[in-house]
Amino acid sequence: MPRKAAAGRAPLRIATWNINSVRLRLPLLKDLVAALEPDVLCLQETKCPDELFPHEGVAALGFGHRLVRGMKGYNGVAILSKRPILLREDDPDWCGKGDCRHLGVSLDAPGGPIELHNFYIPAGGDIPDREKNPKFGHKLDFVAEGTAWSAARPARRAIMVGDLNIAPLEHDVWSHKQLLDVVSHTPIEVEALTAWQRGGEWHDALRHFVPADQKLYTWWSYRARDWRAADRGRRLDHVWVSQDLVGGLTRHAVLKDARGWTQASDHVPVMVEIAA
DNA sequence: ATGGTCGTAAGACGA
Repeated sequence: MPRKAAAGRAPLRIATWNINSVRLRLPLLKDLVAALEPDVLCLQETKCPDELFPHEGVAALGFGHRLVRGMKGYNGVAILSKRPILLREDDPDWCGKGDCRHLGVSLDAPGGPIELHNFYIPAGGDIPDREKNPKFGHKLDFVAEGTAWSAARPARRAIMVGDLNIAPLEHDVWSHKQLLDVVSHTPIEVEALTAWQRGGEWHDALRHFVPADQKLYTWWSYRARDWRAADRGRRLDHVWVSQDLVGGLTRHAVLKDARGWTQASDHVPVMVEIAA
């Protein structure tokens, strides 16, 4: 994809992908880079302790700057960058669990530092009731913490991305009606995520490009016999930008092809280009 | 049809 400067600033490409094991799917990163050419790539569900992170393979793709926050078996996030990144030391330990679901950095962008946050919000289990299912409670608590965190500090030159595990709009799911009781699209989750977005004055960068009445998915279940034919997707992966960056948005991509790759993740990479 | 399939890591558990 050719790059074109906008608003007098060089375009910056930020991508996000729930990779579902960085060690297993390391070879696929090469295809992602060829397709999207991201300057910064945020990963979720790396499922990799920091001492085992495949730094060499990632560096070979041009990501000279890397910050990882992983653990054994579950969760894990990473930010891979072609530009310098600096860890934000003062960010919260979400729900006090130390479970590697967030990484915040200061990114050296063409027009000055940008605050970049990479999130992996809890999936929330199967039953949408916090009394019967503590995992659902954890998810709601996490989103509530995020809401308070954003509201306390207005976002300037800020981007947040990641697997938020909530599909907020009617056309972010294949059937609004059939998913109203399914974790990821219940009204309580949708309201909670919308409150975070509203209170933090975040702008939904993907819906900036794709009208709300058009279907848009970033995840298709492994359990479908034929994910493409059924097309029962959900938009669980998001890019939000602060209002002062909205005017710089130049393009986006949802790499649906990646769902058909050999040994695919159930999520596909999402990219936003922004003059920043 | 209340299933189905993944990854981790070695039997469940989380998604």
